[in-house]
Amino acid sequence: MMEIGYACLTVGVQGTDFRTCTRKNASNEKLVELIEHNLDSLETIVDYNIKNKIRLFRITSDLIPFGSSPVNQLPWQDLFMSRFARIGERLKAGNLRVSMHPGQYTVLNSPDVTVVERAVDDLIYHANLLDALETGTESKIVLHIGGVYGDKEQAIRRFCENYKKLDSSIKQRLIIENDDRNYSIDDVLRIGNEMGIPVVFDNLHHRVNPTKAETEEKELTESEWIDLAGETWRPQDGRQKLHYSQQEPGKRSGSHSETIRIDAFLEYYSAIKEKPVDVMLEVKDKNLSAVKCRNLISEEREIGRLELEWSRYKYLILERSPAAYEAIRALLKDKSAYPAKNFYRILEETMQIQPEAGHAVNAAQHVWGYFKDQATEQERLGYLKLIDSYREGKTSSAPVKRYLWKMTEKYRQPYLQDSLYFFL
DNA sequence: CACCGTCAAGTCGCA
DNA sequence: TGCGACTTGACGGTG
Repeated sequence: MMEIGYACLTVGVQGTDFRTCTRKNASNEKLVELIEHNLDSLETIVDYNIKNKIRLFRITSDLIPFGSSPVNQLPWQDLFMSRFARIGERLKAGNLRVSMHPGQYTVLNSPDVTVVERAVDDLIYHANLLDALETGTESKIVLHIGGVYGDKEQAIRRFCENYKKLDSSIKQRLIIENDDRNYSIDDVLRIGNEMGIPVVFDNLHHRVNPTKAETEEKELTESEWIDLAGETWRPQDGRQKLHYSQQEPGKRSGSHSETIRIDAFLEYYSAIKEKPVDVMLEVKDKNLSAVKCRNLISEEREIGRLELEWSRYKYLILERSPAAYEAIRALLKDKSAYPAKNFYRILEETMQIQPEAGHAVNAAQHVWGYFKDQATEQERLGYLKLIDSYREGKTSSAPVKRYLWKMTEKYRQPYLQDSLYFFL
């Protein structure tokens, strides 16, 4: 079964934020506090992923602030050994595959040796983190090749030489990806094949930075490039990984979209569904698109999965379109069906609408209904004041939603606590 | 509590 | 040689 994953952060999941600090505030005490907090968040994300059947996930490089910098001298692996072990066990129990992806500033092929040293330190940090979680060699570290420096062949040679010097704990996890600027998929495949490094095909990078015409007799299809990348993967690497993203309309070429559009995704999926691959989504709404795509291709076809989604999106839909709200209610009536495509199509279309004030007030009233019997008189007046101010066009709906979120937390309404109404 | 400049990283194009 | 743009989310100070 192909797994769909997302990168680093979640949207609309409480207790999953990652914190850091500036260099000058990075005392040992501060760092310990931040790491503890971030490990709590990671654990919450892992639990969320298990609950939502998301079995592919990228761990943020910011988990340990200044993890590869002399600023952080803490023996964090030892200090938090039991925390790492616990999360690692949960990853195993949930059959989760995790990966990491050092940023664009980790450059292994720089002509500046100090830059390379820092890149190696950063790779060591990433490998140490995955070791602490006791993940296997199918748990990958994704890296770009780096800069060109006016001489691509020389730059590639430098990458290969520096790769050879890496510790095997890094080598057995390192994989390489085509980027949107310098190294196209044919470049990366050449390096991968020569050095025995698995290659990740990124569809959007490929679109922005396709192979040069003179290097290929005829341009290959995405599916063919994916097959060529697949040949670089060995059994110990686990399933071949792909990066998938969509262009955000109107933004700089290569910008990741806000959400994954269903139709383009399903078209992509039809080309890869028979291949033994895992797909990492790179998209702003993170887990939301991962759950959506998983549900779209799920063979389990449990309507309960859609009902759970509906519980999170419903007030967002209600404030945009009562008609769409009713349409989805009707769609989910038949408990023997699994109308995932229609469900998400209506969601997708409706979410593009700007809420009208009347509908937004209606949705807010629905939410307020959860509290109206328990709320104090003062809270009732506070709510009324905000909703009137919104109705008269004096403010946006943001203060209303903030207020309702505060109430949700105070009165612990679990149904609302998971609602995306407050976060999208 | 909203707002916005700053941070942190390395490369590259342009004065 | 040096500077700004590029990127990203959160910090951290101001109003």
